[in-house]
Amino acid sequence: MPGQKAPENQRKEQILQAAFKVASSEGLDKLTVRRVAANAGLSNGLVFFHFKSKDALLVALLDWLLEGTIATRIRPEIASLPSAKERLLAIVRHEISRLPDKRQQVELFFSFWAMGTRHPQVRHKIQERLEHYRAMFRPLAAEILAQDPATLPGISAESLSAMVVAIIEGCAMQVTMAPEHFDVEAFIASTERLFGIRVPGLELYI
Amino acid sequence: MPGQKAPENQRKEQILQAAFKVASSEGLDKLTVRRVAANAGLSNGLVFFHFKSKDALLVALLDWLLEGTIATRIRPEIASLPSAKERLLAIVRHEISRLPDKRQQVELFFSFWAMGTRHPQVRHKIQERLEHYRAMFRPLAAEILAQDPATLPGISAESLSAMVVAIIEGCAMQVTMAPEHFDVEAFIASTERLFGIRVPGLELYI
DNA sequence: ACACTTATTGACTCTGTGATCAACAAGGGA
DNA sequence: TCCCTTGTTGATCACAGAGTCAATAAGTGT
Repeated sequence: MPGQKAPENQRKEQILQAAFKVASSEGLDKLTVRRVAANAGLSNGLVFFHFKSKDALLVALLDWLLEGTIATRIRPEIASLPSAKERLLAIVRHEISRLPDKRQQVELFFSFWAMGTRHPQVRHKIQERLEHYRAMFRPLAAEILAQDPATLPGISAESLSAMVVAIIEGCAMQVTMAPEHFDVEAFIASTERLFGIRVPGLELYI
Repeated sequence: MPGQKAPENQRKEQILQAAFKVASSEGLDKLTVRRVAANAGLSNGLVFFHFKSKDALLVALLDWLLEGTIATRIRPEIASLPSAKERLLAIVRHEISRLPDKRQQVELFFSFWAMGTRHPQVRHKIQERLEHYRAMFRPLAAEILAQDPATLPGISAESLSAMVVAIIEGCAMQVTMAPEHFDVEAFIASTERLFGIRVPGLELYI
C-alpha cells in the first residue's frame, strides 16, 4: 500500500541525504540501493523511480557532495585582504583548517576520486571541479608572480596554482589517513613560512 | 581433474599478479575472486586455498603493491649529492617524474587509500608506509633546517617532511585525474623554485 | 607398495544485488 | 464523477559473488 506523496523534489534530496549517510558511514563500496532506501524509510523501487539507476544515483551523489563541499569562490573577508600573497595564504589556511571537520566529505570525495579513474562521467565531473579549484587560485598566483618576476623565473601561474592545490590535497590525504598523528596547525605554519609570510625581512619568495 | 602442482609459492605470486592485472585494468571494485582465478588460468577454489578469503587476498595485494611501488630508501646516486637541499629536491624530482609511468600502480594505491578509511588493516599498512615515507625525508629536512635556523623559524623537520609528502601526493592525484592537462615538468620546476634552488643569489629559503 | 600430506578442481549453497513490474494511491483537471 | 498523470510499494527475476566441499591428483616419506 503506497505511502504519502512528497511535494516537489523533496524526495530526491531525502534520498541523496540517505545516500550520503550510507556512503559516509559504511563506505561507498557498501552503498546499495536497498540500504539507501531503508535509510530513507522508503521502498527500493522508489529510488529507481527518481534516479533511473544506481549509477545515476552515484553521479547525483557526487554532484550533491561537490556542491556542498568544495570551495567555489573566494570569501569576501578574504577578498578584502590587501596583498595577493595574503589572500592566497588565507585561502590555503581556511581550506586546510576546515579539513578535520569535513572529514567525512573528504573521505567520500577520495572514494569518488578512485572511482573516477574507471568511470568517465565521474572523472569528468572531478576534473571540472579540480580545474575550477585551480582557476580560483590562478589570478592570485598571476598577481604574485607579476609583482616580482625575478624571484620565480619561468614559473607560470598555472603551475603555481597546481602547487597550491597539491599542497591542500596532499594535506587532506594525510589528514584522512592519520588524523591523530598529523599536526594541521604545524602544516599550515610550514606552508606560510615556505611561501615567505610572517617572517619580517625575509619576504623574498613569492 | 586437478592440474599440475606448482613449486613453492609460485602460485601465490601468480595469483597476486593476476589480481593486480584485474584491479588495474577493471578497478579494485570489480575485482572478484572468480575474475582473478580466471585471469590466472586457475580455479576459484585454489585462490581460497592459498589466501583464506577475498579480504586476505586484497591485503596481500596491498603488500605486494607497496613492496614494488613506494620508494623505501634513498638511492645511492642521490645520497652522494653534496647538500641536503639538493638531495631532497632530487628525490622529489625522481618521485614525481616517475608518476606518469607508475600510473596504474598509483591509481590502485589511491583505491586502497579510499578503502583504508573503512578497513583498519589496510589503513594501518598505509599509515605505516606513509610514516616510513615521511621518515625518509626527515633527516634531510632536519639538516636543512639546522643549517639556517633563522629562515624558517618554528618549523619542525616533521612538518616539513609532511609538506614534501603532500606535494608529491597532491601532484600524484592531479596526474592520475587529468594526465593530459597536467604539466609534470612545470610542476617539478615550480617545486624547485619554491624551495629556492637554481636561482643564483636567491637561495635564502631552505 | 602404501599411507599421508599438500594441491587442485569444479560443482554447489547461500546470500545479496540491480532492475522490473503489476498493482495501487493521490491529486488535478475536464 | 471519471480519467490520467505522477508517486509509491513490495514481490519477483535473473544473476553474480564469496565461500564450502567432496573428489581427485601429485608428490613424499617409509
